[in-house]
Amino acid sequence: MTTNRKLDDAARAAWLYYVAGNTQDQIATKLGVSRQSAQRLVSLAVAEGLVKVRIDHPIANCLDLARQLVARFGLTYCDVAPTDPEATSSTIGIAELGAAEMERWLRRSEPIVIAIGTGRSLRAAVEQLPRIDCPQHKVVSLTGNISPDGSAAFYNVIFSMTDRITARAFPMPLPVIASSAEERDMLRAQPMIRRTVEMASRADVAFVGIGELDDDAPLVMDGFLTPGDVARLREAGAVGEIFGWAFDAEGKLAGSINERVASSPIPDVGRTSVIAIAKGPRKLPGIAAAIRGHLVNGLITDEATAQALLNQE
Amino acid sequence: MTTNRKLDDAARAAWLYYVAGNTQDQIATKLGVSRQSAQRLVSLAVAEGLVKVRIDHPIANCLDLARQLVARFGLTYCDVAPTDPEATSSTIGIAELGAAEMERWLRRSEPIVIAIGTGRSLRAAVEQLPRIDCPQHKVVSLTGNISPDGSAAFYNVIFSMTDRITARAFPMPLPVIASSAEERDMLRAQPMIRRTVEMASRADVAFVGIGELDDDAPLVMDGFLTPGDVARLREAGAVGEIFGWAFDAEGKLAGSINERVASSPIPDVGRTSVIAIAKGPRKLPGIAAAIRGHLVNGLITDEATAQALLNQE
DNA sequence: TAAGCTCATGAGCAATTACTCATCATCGGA
DNA sequence: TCCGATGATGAGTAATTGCTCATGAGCTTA
Repeated sequence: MTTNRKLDDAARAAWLYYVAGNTQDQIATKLGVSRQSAQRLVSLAVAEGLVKVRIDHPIANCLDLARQLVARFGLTYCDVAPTDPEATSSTIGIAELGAAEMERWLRRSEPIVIAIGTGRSLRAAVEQLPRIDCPQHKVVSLTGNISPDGSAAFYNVIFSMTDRITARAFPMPLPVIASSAEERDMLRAQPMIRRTVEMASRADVAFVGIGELDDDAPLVMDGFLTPGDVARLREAGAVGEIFGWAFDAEGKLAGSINERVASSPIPDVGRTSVIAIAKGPRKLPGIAAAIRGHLVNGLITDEATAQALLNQE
Repeated sequence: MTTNRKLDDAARAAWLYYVAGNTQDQIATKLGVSRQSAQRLVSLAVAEGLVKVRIDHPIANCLDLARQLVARFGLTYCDVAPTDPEATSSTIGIAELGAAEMERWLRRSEPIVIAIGTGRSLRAAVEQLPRIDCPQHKVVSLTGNISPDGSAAFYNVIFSMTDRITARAFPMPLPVIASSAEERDMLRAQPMIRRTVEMASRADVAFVGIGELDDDAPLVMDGFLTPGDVARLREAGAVGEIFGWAFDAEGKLAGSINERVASSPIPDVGRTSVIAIAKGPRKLPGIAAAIRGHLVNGLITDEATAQALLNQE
């Protein structure tokens, strides 16, 4: 509980600093601590993600790019974050927008089913979520959460999500990619898995990441594929993957690995809002293919990526 | 249009600053302006209200309510604890805050006089106090500590306080309410009592509880009043009491019982910080009256009560 | 065209914030 | 009990930010 007490003070200090506009000296006086401690409390609050800053202004260029993407690729939803050309984080900007969009869905009073894929951007977005009490909703994982070594896969985000929101959660106790097509079929046949897959197919909204197929692709990092597997996928024309499903430049599933993918199928954009969260030049081919092939009908990306998508062909 | 363009830049600068974490120097470089201009853009964005900061912690709402109460009722101090809807204790939260505020006063190096009233919340707050060595201060009781049966009144807290802190203590060897106005006057005339009352009137800070006037009011429980007395007080318009002094909805002393109250007068808020510690729906009318009538100028309560106070009228 | 006005700009400086380091207390395990 | 690890603290200092002021460009008006 000592941590709780500390976070309390941190939140208080952050409130006094950011909301009430006190200097850290004033905060120190009010809280009866030294100036340095006040500073530490404020930065603790920031580090813990207690402080959420939102810029309430649709930057014209971003809005414009989003509009163009919607028109050009028949999207139903698109949001574009400003690009910081030298930002070190690969998720900055899109994480905040992703969290905002998730929050809009979660705030709905009528019960909905939210499906969640995998990926670093998605994880970053979920970590930006505030606490929301929404027991009416269900959150269902689109993909397994078991690493080849038996541990929980790092980029599986459903547990991070249920840390913050009080919805019913349906994880998938599976690997992302099984060792063979037969094993995949056997796993899928389990009644509990079947029900989860079924529920995912009827989700109202799905948030997914898009993975590149480099040698340091997330699926390789997590140990599901070897660099050789990825090379064969590329030879088969694959340019990206969405929770394991590899697809080619037209957005058609490609490569024999797909026979071993144990994830739910990608929900149908006719029934579900499938929203991709991804940015960056390395993911560009995958993003382009996914929106061109209508694997997804929503996109959250950044200015540079949006511009690149529009410059293509 | 020029304003629009400017706001756009301001939003972008603010985004780079608050979300992406750039320094204003970096922003200046990226936007191709001078550092000073970058600073101006950021502060313009703030001034225009483009920047919304949210503290994602229960404490945030509390601080906000506290600020509203201060503004609405002209308080000099207010603190609001989070409400735990299923807490069984009637003092949880406010006890900790009360103790924290007491501690802030006690930690001062210059000698002060601290006056203490009565009540369960106050007792709970004192029990949260750490041991503090502060022989420079004086603690003076605002009210008697003798029950009608001659024992020490349970809710008198000055001894609990001096168990923990090494300050000079000035209790009041009196009942809270005398059996007649004459007896009250006689008791008050004793030189020692006179000095104590005099000291209390010059206290720097006073911590008081607010009692409700139900049939199980603390004054009834302690045997000072009969349920009939309380009913008559209510008929006279009284809605609450502070160490014996009953007052009506405007915060004016009300009811003939006040002629028999042997406690010190409630210190003047012009000279003393009079801080009430109270929460709960049953005490709500009393709290509202006390702050509206400026019997107190400080309040420690919980979220639910704070909200209810603000919702009134 | 010149005077007067507004407003943007950058220099310089003061205030504020962030970081580093040395010290000290606390705590769990040998 | 001692020891090392961990974490909290305050001093000192570097980095960053906010403010003021003088300058000058651009624009309006006499």
